[in-house]
Amino acid sequence: MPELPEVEVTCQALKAVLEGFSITEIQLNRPDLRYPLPPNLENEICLYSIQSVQRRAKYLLIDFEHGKTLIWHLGMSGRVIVETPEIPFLKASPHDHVIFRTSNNHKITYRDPRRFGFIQLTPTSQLASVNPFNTLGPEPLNNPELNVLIFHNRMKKHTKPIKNALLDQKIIAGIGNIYASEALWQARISPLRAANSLTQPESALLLKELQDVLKRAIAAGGSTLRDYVRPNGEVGYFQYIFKVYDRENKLCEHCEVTNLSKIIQCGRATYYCKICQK
DNA sequence: AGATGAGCCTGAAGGC
DNA sequence: TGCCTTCAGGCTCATC
Repeated sequence: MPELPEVEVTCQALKAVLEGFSITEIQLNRPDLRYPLPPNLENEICLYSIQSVQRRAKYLLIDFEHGKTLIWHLGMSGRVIVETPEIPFLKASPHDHVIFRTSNNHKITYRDPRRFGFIQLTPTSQLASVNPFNTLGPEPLNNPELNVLIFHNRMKKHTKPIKNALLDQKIIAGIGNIYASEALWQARISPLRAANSLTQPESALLLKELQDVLKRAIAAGGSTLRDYVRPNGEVGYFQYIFKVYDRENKLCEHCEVTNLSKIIQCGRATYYCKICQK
């Protein structure tokens, strides 16, 4: 799925067409995604002005004027497609589960073949206290409350491998399987080391490379593997500059002598260079 | 505290 | 061509 960069790209596109406008109509093509859709969703949110569209970790948050927030997670295969009235381009699919129409005549389609995504509604005032927002770690980007010392101290509390710690949304939010491998390779740190073995300079480097890879991925429109496309229907381009992800047995571009390895950590594929990642 | 496996689903890719 | 198996960007739960 969509990791942080893909959700961020989706968020920016939704922001442009939703903020200051409202949803006028919702077409629900099934009663549930991963969880049941909120009851009376149309009555709950239609015609109320949308104050903001934000991203927290891998969640989209849509705040309405009457104090409700729509929580939207894209799961593994979810994608959001925004169509302008002038240029409809989307060919309908049986996996188009929810379709929103907006007061500025846009059509927003939620397509999710695997249906691991979900949509929930909560009072905005309670958002910070509901699962998972009450336990989420800090945002890695544009977050004045995150610095090297805080990141280092959070990693220091865990004996599990660094790769698993990066995927743990309670330690740091938004990192998924692709960008965890990419950032560790950039920082030349082994995914197998215990999180609490990082020195402070290593933590500083890892945080810098995490932020770098996330920013570059956002700028590239995210990564398109199987399902994700940008809301305008274009694919993202970051997959063309993966340095380690899905590159088993390809040459490491750091040392230029070793082929990259693939191992399984906690049931997830990790790609890394055995030689230059220490 | 951490690891592992199962489960939620479908579709793509690879092997035969 | 077609059938079968494996694997996939996330997250949660139970169990060890």
